[in-house]
Amino acid sequence: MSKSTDELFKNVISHAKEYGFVFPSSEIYDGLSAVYDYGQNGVELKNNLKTYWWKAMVQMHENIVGLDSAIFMHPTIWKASGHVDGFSDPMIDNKDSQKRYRADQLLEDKIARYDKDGKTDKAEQLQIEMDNALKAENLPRLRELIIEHEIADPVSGTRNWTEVRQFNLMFSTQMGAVADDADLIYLRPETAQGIFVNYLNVQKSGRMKIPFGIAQIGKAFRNEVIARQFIIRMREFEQMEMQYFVRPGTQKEWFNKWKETRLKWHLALGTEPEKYRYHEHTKLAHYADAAYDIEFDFPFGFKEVEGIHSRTDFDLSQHQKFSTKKMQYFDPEVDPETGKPFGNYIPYVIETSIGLDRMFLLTMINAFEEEDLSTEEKQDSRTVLRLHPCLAPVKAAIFPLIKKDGLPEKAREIMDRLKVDFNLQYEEKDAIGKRYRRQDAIGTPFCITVDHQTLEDDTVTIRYRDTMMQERVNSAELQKIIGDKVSWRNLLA
RNA sequence: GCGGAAAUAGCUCAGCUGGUAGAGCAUCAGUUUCCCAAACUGAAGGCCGCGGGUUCGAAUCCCGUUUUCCGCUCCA
Repeated sequence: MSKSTDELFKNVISHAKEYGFVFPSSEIYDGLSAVYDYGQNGVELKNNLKTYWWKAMVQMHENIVGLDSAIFMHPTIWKASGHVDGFSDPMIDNKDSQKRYRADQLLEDKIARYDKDGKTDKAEQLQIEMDNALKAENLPRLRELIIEHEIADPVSGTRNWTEVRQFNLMFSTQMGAVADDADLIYLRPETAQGIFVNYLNVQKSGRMKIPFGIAQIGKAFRNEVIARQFIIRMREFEQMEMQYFVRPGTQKEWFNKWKETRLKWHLALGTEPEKYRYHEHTKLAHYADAAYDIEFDFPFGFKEVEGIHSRTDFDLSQHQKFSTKKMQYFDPEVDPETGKPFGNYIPYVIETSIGLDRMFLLTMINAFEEEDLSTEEKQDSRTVLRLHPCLAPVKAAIFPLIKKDGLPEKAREIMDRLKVDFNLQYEEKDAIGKRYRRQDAIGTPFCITVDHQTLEDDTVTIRYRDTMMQERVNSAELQKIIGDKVSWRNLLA
């Protein structure tokens, strides 16, 4: 990371805090690792990003509908999805090589070696002890066995081991007031499963025909081993996901379509295309037959913002198996090749999944600019967030030029007329220039100033954030001028 | 998790070899009425991240801890 981009990232983080976008969680208690809160401006920007996504995905597509499923779900769902078994291994690190191993695998290797050397007694005994320790989830005992049997790291050759730790990315809690009777339940590590387990409910109640999609915005939780780089990797985060159910065999085509559609959504905000790239997964997850990430060029390098995955029928088939409920869809459409309906099948799924918090961060980074306005006479600069007007937390600020002569009253009157439609701010403190700069810092696209002339002819000046230029307009036109600029039509039409 | 660095006012930071906390900006109240920051007067704001130790005395030295950043690792 170069010095200037490092600086940029730091400045964005301080700016986010100073202007009420993002605060560290529980800050007065020293914070909580990798958890953040959104402040008064942050929540507006975040809500606007959600609206943009929801409108683009749900409202603009007749065959995509929304869903809001619960965070708590039946524990078996996570067995079916592979989250329970796939990520609950006892791990141990070697401090010298800094490599991480599965503790049970190291012991298995040792057992195999004992067998090979003809020390079957030792092999059997170790096998029993290891099985007992695993069954009892006795992690310290696993470490003792590794030490006792003098297992060395194949890389460093040393026996400088850390503690054995259980890695499970899922947070768990108890359901039911009495802990003894309670079932262990998990906070969802992804929102996708809520869609899969409801897909037939939605399909039947909404009379959906394949292909169709279900979209959801919601919180997910992952107990990351390490979480860093501000809001890039958080333990509690928000996803915007859409699962698109298609006829088997057509997944490639839909995958490509969504891959393109989703990138366009990003670029519509005005970001330079060079800031984005696709990244193809070569090592595919257990559920996928194709996977691309949309990556953004953050100050610390390209990082995933959104994933487009072809999940096959893995999830639905797994749920059919675990729940013993049929997950099939009857497709009445006639197959031109056979002349018969396509009939019953488990649909294939294309997933688009975007990290809202990452989207938020990249929006801030993109918008943030420290602009040098110096002239020969005077040094000057301003910090401006060049947010798309649709995304700006505050759409317009209304100022009386001075706070007497009836100007504040007039300004309030104009504000009252507009505040039903737009999120506005009123300010009368400090010199007018200072107020303009304050609004620049939170990305407000318009500042409306009421002056003495307003009292005579009802005109005001409207000052534009990006150009700093001013125009005098009739106050009756404000509704339309602001409305046109902040309309979702600019992004969706 | 390993290694490195850091934590002092809302923000950016100063505070020397230990002697009881400071600036700029921001904030608040007033003055000014000036259409693009930093005009004038005044005010508020800090358990110097937290806990322990050394010392007559710790923001400063030592230990622990938490949080953050960087590199490696991990990312089903």
